Amino acid sequence: MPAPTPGIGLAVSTVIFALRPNETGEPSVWLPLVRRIRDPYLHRWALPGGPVSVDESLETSARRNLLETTGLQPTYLEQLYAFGDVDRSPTTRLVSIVYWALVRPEEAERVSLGENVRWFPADDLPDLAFDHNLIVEYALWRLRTKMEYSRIAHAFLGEQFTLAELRGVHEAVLQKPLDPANFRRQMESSGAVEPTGEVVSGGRHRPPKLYRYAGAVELVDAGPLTARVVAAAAQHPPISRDDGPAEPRVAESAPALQEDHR
Amino acid sequence: MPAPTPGIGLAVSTVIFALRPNETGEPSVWLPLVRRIRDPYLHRWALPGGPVSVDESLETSARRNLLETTGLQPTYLEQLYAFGDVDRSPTTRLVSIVYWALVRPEEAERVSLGENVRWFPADDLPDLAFDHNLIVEYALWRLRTKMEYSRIAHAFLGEQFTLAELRGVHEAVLQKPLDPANFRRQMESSGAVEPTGEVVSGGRHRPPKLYRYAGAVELVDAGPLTARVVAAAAQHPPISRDDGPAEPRVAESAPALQEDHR
DNA sequence: ATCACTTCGGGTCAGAGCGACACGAACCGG
DNA sequence: CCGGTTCGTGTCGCTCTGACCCGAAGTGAT
Repeated sequence: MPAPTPGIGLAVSTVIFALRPNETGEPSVWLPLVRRIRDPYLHRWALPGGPVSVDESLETSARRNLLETTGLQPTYLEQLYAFGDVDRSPTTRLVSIVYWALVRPEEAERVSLGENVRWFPADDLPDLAFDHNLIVEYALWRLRTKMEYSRIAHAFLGEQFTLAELRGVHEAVLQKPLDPANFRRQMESSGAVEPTGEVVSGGRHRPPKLYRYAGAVELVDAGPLTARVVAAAAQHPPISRDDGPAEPRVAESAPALQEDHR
Repeated sequence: MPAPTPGIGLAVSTVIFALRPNETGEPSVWLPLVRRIRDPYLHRWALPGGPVSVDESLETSARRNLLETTGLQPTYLEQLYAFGDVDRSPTTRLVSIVYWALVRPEEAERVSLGENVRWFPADDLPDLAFDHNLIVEYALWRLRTKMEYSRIAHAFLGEQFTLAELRGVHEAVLQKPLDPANFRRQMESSGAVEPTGEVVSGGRHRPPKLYRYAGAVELVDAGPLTARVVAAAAQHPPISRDDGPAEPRVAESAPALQEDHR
């Protein structure tokens, strides 16, 4: 339709969420930021991102950039919003397509930390570059809203999980305690999860059953775009790196993992 | 962050919805399309849109372009999604920020119809340019989804309206009949509407009360972006053109308007 | 072995919300 | 004054949900 627009930079940024224990040991929402090494906003913390190249789609660009800057491969990735106010960058005109992503705790700990990449608690951020504070705020709102009507919580967990772990994710994101009995009832009646038959022993209490997500139920109802999302997810399976130790999951090794979660 | 990206066109398009009577006289969802006068997709029907200039925000660009191509000033305008697949345009690489809009029936009828602008029923479209069929499908899904949990219906109506008119909007969008009594109960208990005190006489039945939207309740909960949306709406008040005849609204003249709606 | 302690998992109960439906109220036209 | 229409109020039953209870099933200490 238009000739290539001159003078407007097109970038993709991503808000990445993961659950990590805060100072009191309880899990809460964190996100990685990168320090800017260029003007504008030199040395300020900012969302990971970069320009879109001509031969990659927006989502592909987000994935590639995420891998390059933080080493992360998210289990969930969705477009958030396009930010394009004229004055959002003090120098050049900049339009950013922003995505938001969820990663698992194991994956999160692999982030190559350094002077220029660091985790921050989502609700206590410094002054970020551009309008990134607003963007994070909006992404957090979307995360919390979506947590209540869809099934994104599992993107924070592994293949199998106990209902207590799943409830822990909800509690961490929504920042309020949930009744275990009622939570169980809802999950079971929704048909979203199914028991695997295995249990986790080792805790000093009755061993809980392990569950998995029932594939029949859609992860998220994104409407007509769902087909594209699902197809894209198939191309990028939820983490299956061949480096690093496999995560021991069942029986005696489970308690250690629970420590990570709570 | 990035230098201006070369080789990628940046455009804004808008899916505009209005309620118009279909062949059986009942109101249904329509949208205006424009015929392309350039390659690619020469002569195909497409969403109104155009390039973003460096000195206007995305939303401003959408509003300006809408006015230029169709003459419409929507009462509701919200960003839908950014489409940026590599192959969505056969010639140049094209990223489109798509908005969706709602306009009132009176406003809709002002669209300067011609060989190159025409209304189409939303669920019976021809083959459109680019991926615009998918885009419209997604916009329709958003419209229907959002109708159920927010208050966008009023964007299809004037300042005052009867509950039957409001229910008519919901029925047209959701394509299913709603129980008048239950619909009334919901609207009243939600506190979203309040009676103006006036009634509409002239119908051969009990005269219905007129309502307006209670300003206290947010139009839509868009989260942290709401403030920006509200501010933008204040700059673009919901239609107050000084040309054209004022719409007679109350008492004896109301029945004629009802004809438009049902 | 038994007990204290923990979480798991199944159950009850009351209140809110909603769909379905009934019926008087109010107006018009004949 | 009567039939026809929609408006507006009320009722009933079902479902969902939040709050709470308690036995079940483990571990660790005595």
